[in-house]
Amino acid sequence: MSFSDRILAWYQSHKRPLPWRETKNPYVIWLSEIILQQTRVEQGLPYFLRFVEEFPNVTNFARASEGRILRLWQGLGYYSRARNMHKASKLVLEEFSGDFPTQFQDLLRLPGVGEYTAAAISSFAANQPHAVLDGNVFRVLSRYFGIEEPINSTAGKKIFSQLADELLDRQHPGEYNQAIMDFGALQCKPKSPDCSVCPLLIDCEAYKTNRQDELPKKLKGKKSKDRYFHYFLIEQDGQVLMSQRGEEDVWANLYEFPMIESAAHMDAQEIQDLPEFQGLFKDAAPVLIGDVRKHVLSHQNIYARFYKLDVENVELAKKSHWNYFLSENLDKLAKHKLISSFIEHYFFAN
DNA sequence: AAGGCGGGGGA
DNA sequence: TCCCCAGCCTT
Repeated sequence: MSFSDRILAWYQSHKRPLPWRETKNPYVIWLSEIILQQTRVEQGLPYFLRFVEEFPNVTNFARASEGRILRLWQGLGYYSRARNMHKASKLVLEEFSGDFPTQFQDLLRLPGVGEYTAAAISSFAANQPHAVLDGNVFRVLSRYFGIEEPINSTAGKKIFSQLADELLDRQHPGEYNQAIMDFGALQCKPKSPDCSVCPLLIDCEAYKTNRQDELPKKLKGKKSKDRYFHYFLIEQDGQVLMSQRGEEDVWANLYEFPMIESAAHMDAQEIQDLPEFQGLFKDAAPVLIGDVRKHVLSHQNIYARFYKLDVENVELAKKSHWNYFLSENLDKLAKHKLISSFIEHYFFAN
């Protein structure tokens, strides 16, 4: 029995029932694949259901505002995925007459669609022979063949890509791609896989040499940086002053309170003494609300403090990305987790 | 080739 | 704590 036959056989009895497996609609598959990038199935599933409900086809999606799409995406992270999807949907309308592509090379033209996603959509929607290579596949191949080359090195990517392509079942590319990813997610798990019930055990190089916990190898990234955010809650006539973040940096285009960032911890008095603060709020005095909140991202630790600020008529002209919103309308804005959880806590705590 | 980009869950 | 998750884009 070949490698692919065993994977497929395992899949027949362990396949997860997932909604995006019920369709060949490339648009729906695209939605699921973008949502699932670097995201667990359990975390992405409710978002997928909401997006399909809200935007049944690519035309609906393209006609929505970016703000509405980001709001639906709120809490899922990696927000460039949502912004790229909006661009991609417009490109599908303009370049493909609204007919969502299923060919690998066409798919690669869409912003946010790389090698993995193009292989997934083309094989699932049109049975095109392109092997997927995601975290699951890297792990399965690394262990089964005992490959020590780091999966995130240039050489590693080449080796695994070629191997994945050789192993692809060209009679059933879509089914095989689904199968090997489910196998990685459920059987050949990252931590403590139960090898005793694995159908590939007798030929698995990692099992033979007891290296399941060492493979796959991966080059380590840099350490996280610390950042200190100071947010100012400014309310006036039932309205709240909000600021939209720029295109650069984390949380691009999302809403938050006006803020100042510092390189190290500062207390309320030190904040007030900053020329930047006085330029914005003159002699107003920030009053701390609650404790510091540590918000951990994969590449940075953000220490956030919230202050209440009594200022009248902040000169909005100074900051074009500042605007007042009625507090009952804050819910309509796309906000990052730090802000949405603060608002939930502060405005709606009972 | 390396770094940036979220948030959550498991060990 | 650290690692990983149906990765992609920019420099």
